[in-house]
Formats: sequence, C-alpha cells, structure tokens
Amino acid sequence: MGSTGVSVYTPGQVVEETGFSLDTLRYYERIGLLEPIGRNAAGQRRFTQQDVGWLGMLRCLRGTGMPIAEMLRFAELTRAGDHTVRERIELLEAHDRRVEEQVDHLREQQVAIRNKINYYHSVVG
Amino acid sequence: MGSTGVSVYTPGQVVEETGFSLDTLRYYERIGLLEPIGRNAAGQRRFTQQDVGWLGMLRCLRGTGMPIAEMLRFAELTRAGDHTVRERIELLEAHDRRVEEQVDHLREQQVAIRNKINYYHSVVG
DNA sequence: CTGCAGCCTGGAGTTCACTCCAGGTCAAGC
DNA sequence: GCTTGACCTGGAGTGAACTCCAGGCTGCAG
Repeated sequence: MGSTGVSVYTPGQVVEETGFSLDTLRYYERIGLLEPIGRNAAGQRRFTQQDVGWLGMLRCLRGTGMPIAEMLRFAELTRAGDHTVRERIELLEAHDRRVEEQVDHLREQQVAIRNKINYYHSVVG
Repeated sequence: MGSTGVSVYTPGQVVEETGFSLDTLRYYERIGLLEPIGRNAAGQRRFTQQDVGWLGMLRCLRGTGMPIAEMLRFAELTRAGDHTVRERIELLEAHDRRVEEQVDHLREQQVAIRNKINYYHSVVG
C-alpha cells in the first residue's frame, strides 16, 4: 500500500474513474443517490473505495436507461439494510428484463434500417 | 379495394398505426420532419400511404435513438432527390454502427447487473 | 337540433437530467 | 506574496423532445 492506508479519491480522480462529470457527482449527492461524501479539513470531498464502487453500479444502471427516480429507490433500499435484498433483486430483475427488451427492440429496428440501406444500395447500384 | 380508391388516414388512424401521439405528429410536421400534410375541406389532416410509410421510418430512427436534428437532415436529403442517396446511405450506416455500439454496451452492462443479481441471490440464499 | 368526439391553431408548459455560473476558499509552486 | 488550479456553495439555466392548453370548428348519432 502507498502512503495512505485507505484509498481515498479526490473529486477529480472520481471523475476520471467513473466518467461522471464533477457536476453530476455533486448533483447525485444532492438528490441522495450518494450518501453524504466525506470531507477533508478544507471541506473538499474525499471519496472512499466504497463510494467509487457504488458509483460504478450507478453508472451501470444509468447507462442501461434506468431513470434517476428508480435509482433513488434502489439507493434507499440499499441504505435500508439487508432486509431489503429481496426487493433489490426484484428491482434489478425487472430492470434486466427491460434491458433485454431494449436490446430486442434495437435489433428489430436495426433490421429495418439495414433493409433501407440495402434498398438504397440497390438504387445507386 | 374499399369505397376510396386511394388509402388516406385520419390523424386518429395514424396515431393508431404509428404509435406517435397526435401532438407529436403535429410537432413533426411543424419542424419539417414531415412535409406539409394534405387537408380535407374542413382543414383536417389526411395522411397518405406514403406519409404513413415515412412515419414508419421515422419511428425506426427515433426508436433507435437518432436525435431529431439528424432525422431532420435525413428528411431534407430525402426531399432533395435522388442525388442524395449516397449521403443517406452514409447517414444510415453511421447510425447503424451507433445502434450496434448501443447493443454491445447494453449487453456488457447487463452482465454487470446480472452479476449483482446473482450476488444478491447468494446473500439471501 | 343538440351534443359530443375528433380535429384545428399558436403558444405556453413540462420533464428529465444534467450543466453552468458567480463568487469564494485553500494548497502549492515560483 | 502572488498566482494558479482544484474545489466549494446555492441557485439559475439549458436542451431535447415532447405535451398541454384555451378557444374554436365540423360532422354525425340520437
């Protein structure tokens, strides 16, 4: 391990790691998607490994189109403790099904787009 | 064929067929995604088979995440005539690649979500 | 002839998810 | 000791894509 026993991340490092913008990180904290992030003496955020891990989860959910409101629910369930694990499973499984539908849907429409492309190719020869 | 020689569609029928809302149809016409739709004596829209076909294409593009601005460009190319077919091909092929990326991306994140689900399952037993 | 459903217009309002801003603090390098 | 850059706050602004509204017309079922 380095000079610090525990890994902490500056906002800049978290931006780097997660791909969220600094404004988005602050926004997520404000609305309660993140628990209040620890601060150093100067009041600057210091993210823990855990925070970064959680952000990874959020990125996954957002990236697959989960609305903020539902992520918020997931965050609350997570904070509420172990007795909510079943609910979290349900939430994620429902989301997983939606992702599956999204993929199917995209594939279907892709076929139509490709048909159009082929048609155009046949027009220009 | 029925009582009308050519098929025309009332706004309501187009809503039914395309899944776009009436407001969206009007919006699309306003911004130029649709050419001005024909009207009956009372000033009400009457969509042609062609209009409905074009709307099908739009639905496909929107449904795969193409921004309105780009659909507008596609609409303008289409209106401009046959000499734009190559540009249209390029536009659609670029979009097709983005759709492909979308699908890959979704699949990747889906794996992470499923891992999480499995982890939760292991927790509750 | 009355009522209602479906349609019309221009323009305002909404939702979502950020993103930006002004004005300020603090640490470190030159 | 001054500048620079990363960071802070509360709150306002943005962009995309609709969606809604008030007020008004028409055609037809009862």
